[in-house]
Amino acid sequence: MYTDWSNAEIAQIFEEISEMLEVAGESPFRVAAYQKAANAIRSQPERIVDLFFQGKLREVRGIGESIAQKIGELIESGGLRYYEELKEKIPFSVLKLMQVPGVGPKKARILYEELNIQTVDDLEKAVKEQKLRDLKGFGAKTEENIVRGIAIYRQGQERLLLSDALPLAEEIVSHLREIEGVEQASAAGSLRRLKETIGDIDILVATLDSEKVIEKIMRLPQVKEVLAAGETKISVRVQSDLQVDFRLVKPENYGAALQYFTGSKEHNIKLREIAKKKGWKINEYGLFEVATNSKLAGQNEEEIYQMFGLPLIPPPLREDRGEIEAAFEGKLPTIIEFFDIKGDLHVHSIYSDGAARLEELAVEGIKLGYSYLAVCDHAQRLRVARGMTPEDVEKRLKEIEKINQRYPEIKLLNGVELNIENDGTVDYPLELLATFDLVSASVHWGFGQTREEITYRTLKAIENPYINIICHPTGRIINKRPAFEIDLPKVFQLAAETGTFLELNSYPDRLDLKDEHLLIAKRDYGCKFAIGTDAHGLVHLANIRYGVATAQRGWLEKKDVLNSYSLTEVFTLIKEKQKKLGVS
DNA sequence: GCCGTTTTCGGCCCGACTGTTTTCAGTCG
Repeated sequence: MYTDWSNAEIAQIFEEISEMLEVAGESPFRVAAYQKAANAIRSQPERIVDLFFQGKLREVRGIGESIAQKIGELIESGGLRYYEELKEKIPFSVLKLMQVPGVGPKKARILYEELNIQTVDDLEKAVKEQKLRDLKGFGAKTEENIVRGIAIYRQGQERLLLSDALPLAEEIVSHLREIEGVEQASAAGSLRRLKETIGDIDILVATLDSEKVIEKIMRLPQVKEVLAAGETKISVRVQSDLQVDFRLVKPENYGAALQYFTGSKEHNIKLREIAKKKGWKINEYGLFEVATNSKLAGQNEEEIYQMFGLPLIPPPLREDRGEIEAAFEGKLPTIIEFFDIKGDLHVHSIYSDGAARLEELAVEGIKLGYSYLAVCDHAQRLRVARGMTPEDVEKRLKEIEKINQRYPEIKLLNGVELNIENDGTVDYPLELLATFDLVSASVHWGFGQTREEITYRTLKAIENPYINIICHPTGRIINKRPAFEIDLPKVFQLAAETGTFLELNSYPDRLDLKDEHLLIAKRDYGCKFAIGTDAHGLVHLANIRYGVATAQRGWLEKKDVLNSYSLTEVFTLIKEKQKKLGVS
């Protein structure tokens, strides 16, 4: 009897092992090895369980002899002795302590061993009773820090959506650029890499007069409170309890600092390893030759990458997912941009649960420079969304035709978003499906089904010759609902074989498929994609930028994305499925 | 614990800041 672990579950176990080893004072390299393995497992598209049975575990970078064996034990026996033994020494709750800013592995261990503190509540009580200051390495200041850390821990477990952070950061940066003495300014960190969620906002400023600029930053209109201000760094609180860290650097170091603070950590580590082999070192001040301590680059990012013989790697790719290797081989993708997008392939109107009229959608689409817009209202079985009956479909088509006559600059497509039933069937018969310009289908219920059930439904929909796009294929909602269990490799394979497009849903808390999935689906299966906003109102059409951001992070190029083609080409491309499946 | 066109052993990214310390450990990004 084998245990069917998900990758996330296995990753979690190794993550905890890493943390426990850290608390136990184990070799930092061993700690890092487990951490690395956990990351590798989590971002692996194939199921680790499957890889185990195929004997391919060791092919995953970061999984060696010892960890492969432990994974095997997990699958074969359902448990892991090594993990259980560690848990007896280091209670799980102690790991929670490390999530409090200011408490690391060393302090967590002392707190547990000396005062038997096991929970954040224990910690809070001990601080209040001033018990901490007698411990070795602790003082009054440490206590203060921990009090603040507990508050931060309690308040912010959720990460900020890119859509909340990006517009705000852009506004701040444009203000900064107007300040006298500011030579350059940019968002850095995960925000610049356009990650789907952000921990905090980092902004980098190049100036020769940091003192004056810091004073100006304090008076920016968005700033509600100054949390800390030094010579080169200032932290402020802006609207809705959001922290923004500004770092000020000299213009001659700006490129190096931007590269350094943009990350990702993993990308930078790889670059530093390469630098080290060349006898160089790289830090936030520049790229240096160690022997002579002479500066090789630092003014801008391009020259740093150039020294390595690399083109500038776009920030969304900097995740150590093979981008450095690809860049060396000249195989970096030309990632898709907003201006490549010719239309939106997923919008709702008042014919189902959307707020916008067809005409308003057409006008807004023209403003965005689109040449088409697929109106994919829900089909009848989605009652909560007032899904369309066949009569509604007919009525809507008449209106679409009228509007298309009135606005020749843009074409509204007669689309639909079907519901994939529990048995894999959809709302309408094939004859009706054949009348649409574009047919999408989504799983809207039954999220609790088993992996086999949900996969079966989705595969069955992919086999339907009239379904062009599978929408939000994993069903996740960021910060609210995890992805449902689905066998993505199977979905990717069949989608590629049948010529079915996979949606990249641009709704800011969906972004589904997500970046890692896109990369795998494209690279390993040759899938093609459709970017849609799932707009339920006019303002949502602008969310396309978050879809494009995610596409960039997923290495997608113009040619991979259906709506980067002209309308004529779109029709040709989607018709290929019916040809492949032998339907005329 | 992992990994290898300079290695199967000996490495493993780098620096700032803070606080508790008389020269450094811990935490963070």
